[in-house]
Amino acid sequence: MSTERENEHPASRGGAAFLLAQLGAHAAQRFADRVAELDLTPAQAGLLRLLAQAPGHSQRELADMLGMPPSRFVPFADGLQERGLIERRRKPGDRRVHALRLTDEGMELLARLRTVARAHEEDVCQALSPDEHQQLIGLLRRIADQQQLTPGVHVGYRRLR
Amino acid sequence: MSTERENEHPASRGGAAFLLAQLGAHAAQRFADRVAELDLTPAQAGLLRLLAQAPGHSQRELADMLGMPPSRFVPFADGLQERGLIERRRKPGDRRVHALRLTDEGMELLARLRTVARAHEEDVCQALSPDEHQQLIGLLRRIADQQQLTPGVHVGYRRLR
DNA sequence: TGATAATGATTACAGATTGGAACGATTGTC
DNA sequence: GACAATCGTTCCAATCTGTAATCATTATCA
Repeated sequence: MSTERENEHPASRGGAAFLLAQLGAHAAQRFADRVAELDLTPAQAGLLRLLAQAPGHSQRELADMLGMPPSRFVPFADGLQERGLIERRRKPGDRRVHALRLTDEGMELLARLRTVARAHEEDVCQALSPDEHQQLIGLLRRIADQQQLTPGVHVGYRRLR
Repeated sequence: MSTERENEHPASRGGAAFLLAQLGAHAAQRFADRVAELDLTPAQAGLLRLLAQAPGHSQRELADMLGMPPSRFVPFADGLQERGLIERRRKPGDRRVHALRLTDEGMELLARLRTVARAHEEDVCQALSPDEHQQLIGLLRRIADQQQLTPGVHVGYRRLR
């Protein structure tokens, strides 16, 4: 047949998966721009959030959660430690592990980070009414649940292969 | 106040922006896995799609659309050319530019690519009913329009800084 | 017309980023 | 008490990055 349906939607832009990838990358980039004003990368911000909600993890576990190899995690954490945002403590029970914790300064920065995140959320969803905003969150969570994604982790810090 | 609302949504996972970034990265990764079976990277797949819907572009323009510097575009296109998927033709009017086109073989692969993309779409939105699926696309398009995103391009081929 | 600037494709290259392997220190196993 | 496993760390080679220089072609314009 000559009239093959090449454009299912005329002047379309792909389905939900492509839109998701595109908007996700764009949102991530905007977030990166915002946290850059706090001298943070998204991964650094992710670690701070992680330490706040689950302190005392080993570096290996944290590296896993952020999706980076332990070898790279070391200089990564070094930077935050030198800035006085986190601290390494030998875990009393197991002196191999360095349990990481937020310092007071780190918690202050985290507070500012939360403000930035709220502004970011508003920015991204500016085009939607409050109802639609909640609707979108509902749909996205359904997908996230079904794909078994860990909450708030692996937010694209890993590279695409 | 001691009862500061640290968790606005109990056991929450962030707002729409975070979900978007997370799901987008996840969807992009799954797509990367799928197209890898065709020996393609997402960027290569993107170029094929681009050439199909707008042939005859210069390399510089294409590099721009994909978000990569022209210098990197050259070896990038070389690979596809060596595999016989695209061909370079001197543009008659302006012999500086290499107008890129899909070969027949490239168009065949693109057909398979479309099948993969459809399966990917279904996979990502598996958790949603057809109605909800359309609902999601509508919401995402609203956001994409408001953020003035070019359709189908820049799907995260760029790196985060 | 002819000189000069601008553009496209390509190459060259130096710097950053990547993950795996190896290494000491410590702990679990038996 | 010997041996394997784990954690943090260092080392390193391979890859990937973008900028600048280069060559060919075209536009500008006096």
